[in-house]
Amino acid sequence: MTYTLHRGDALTVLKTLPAESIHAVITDPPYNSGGRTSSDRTSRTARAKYVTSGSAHDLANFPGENRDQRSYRAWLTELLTESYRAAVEHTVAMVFSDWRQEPTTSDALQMAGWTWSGTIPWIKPASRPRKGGFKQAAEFITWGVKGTLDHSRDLYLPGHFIASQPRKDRVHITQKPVEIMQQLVRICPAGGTVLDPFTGSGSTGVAALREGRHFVGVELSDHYAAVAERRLQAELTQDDFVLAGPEE
Amino acid sequence: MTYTLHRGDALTVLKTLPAESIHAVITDPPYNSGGRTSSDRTSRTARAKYVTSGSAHDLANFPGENRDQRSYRAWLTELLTESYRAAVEHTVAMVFSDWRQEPTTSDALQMAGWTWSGTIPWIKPASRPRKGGFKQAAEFITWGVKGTLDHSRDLYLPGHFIASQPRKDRVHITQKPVEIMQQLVRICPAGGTVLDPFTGSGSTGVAALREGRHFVGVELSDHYAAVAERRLQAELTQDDFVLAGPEE
DNA sequence: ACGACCTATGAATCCCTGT
DNA sequence: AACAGGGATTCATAGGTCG
Repeated sequence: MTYTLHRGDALTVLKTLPAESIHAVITDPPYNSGGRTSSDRTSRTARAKYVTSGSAHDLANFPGENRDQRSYRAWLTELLTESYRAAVEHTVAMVFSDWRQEPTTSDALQMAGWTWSGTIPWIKPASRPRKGGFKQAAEFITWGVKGTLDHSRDLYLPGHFIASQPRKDRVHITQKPVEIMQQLVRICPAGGTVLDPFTGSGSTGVAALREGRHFVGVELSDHYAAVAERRLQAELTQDDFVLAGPEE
Repeated sequence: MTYTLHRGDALTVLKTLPAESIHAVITDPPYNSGGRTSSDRTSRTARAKYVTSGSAHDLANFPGENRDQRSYRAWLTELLTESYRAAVEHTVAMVFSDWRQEPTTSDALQMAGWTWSGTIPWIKPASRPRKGGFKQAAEFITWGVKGTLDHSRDLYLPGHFIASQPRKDRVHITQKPVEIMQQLVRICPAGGTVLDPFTGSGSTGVAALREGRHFVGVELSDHYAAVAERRLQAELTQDDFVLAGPEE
């Protein structure tokens, strides 16, 4: 398996990808949520919003969290349009969002040409309680297809996930559990290429390599690009080790 | 506990409800103005089903179907507006939808004046697998508040539900598990009144009575109004029985 | 190996204060 | 008055420690 990690702006890099080169898009854009008013959204960094005050993480901040609702949708639409262009027929795109951004996400997905085919909840059991109401315990994976699903594949994937965010060895604020990502990348045909325009710490890529898919990623931040590079490289090395050994 | 069951059109009846008479709204509207069965829903063209109101597809090639989606939103907005009028401050409204209608539902909720506060997934584990993709295993409960949540209540409710649809004794196509409804009605202060403008077979009412809340329901169909009446009446009788007996 | 116990934390939310 | 920023609050769960 191989991977390519581009350092730069997602939209700029996507425009350079050749058509028909991608077989699945799996990504987690900056949500741009975190407040009812635009000032709520713009006044804080992602890190301040998403990390408990007073906790002692050593996680770097990440950019891209200062758009208002309309420009967020326009921006996401353009990203998904470029991804669509680079994708082959039957490609599935999966986009993470929180409850606030789910309607915007499904709008953008459809505006970019994808056929919206479902929304998958990811339940996080260890979430904060909320006094006087229902707690917020889920994120959502909005997915769609370029054209139609490939019904010839003998593939049956789950309709929901239940998993906690990684806690130890966590390197990114919004890092996804690799066990979930491994389920998701199976939507890509074996040997195909998975695209993640917001690579972050690279969990999508790690999952893709583990499941025998190639990976193309884009990451803006130097810090996280280096982290992802390290994780992806380690994955390849470990693969070799596993292949060489008799057990596991 | 008491209940009132109106037989008639939801919007017409809602307009007659006095202001400040409702302390929670919990309902499951018909997902399309037309049919309730999945065959009714799937008989529409694929393209039309996947279009979100407010998206760019409003301009696309199916004006008739789009108008249908748009008028659904307008109709739901009016219902939620009348419910809002009848509700006291701090009232919570909860509306069931499937993944296709969730964006429209949250639009309508907000257009009616409610502050959208979250979307709760209800996972149905026993759902049919889908060849070549992810199965559709969830419905969504979109909820909002009139004003702000009452933070003085010592109440912490779950952020997701996992339950299969009732199988035996099922009297309605989209009947909800009473154990879920019992959790939901707890958002209503004890002794308050729960409103369900689409009573169906009356599960919301049954749950309300069991949890010590009053119930006001509306149902258009004679058949289901009779079913609901029977179930609600049985609930009160059983309550009496329970109260009279020494054990549970 | 395993259970009982303990501690830290969460893509949060609300409210108060200072500008 | 509106907005930016900081601090307190809440409990189920994960993960470690200690017998």
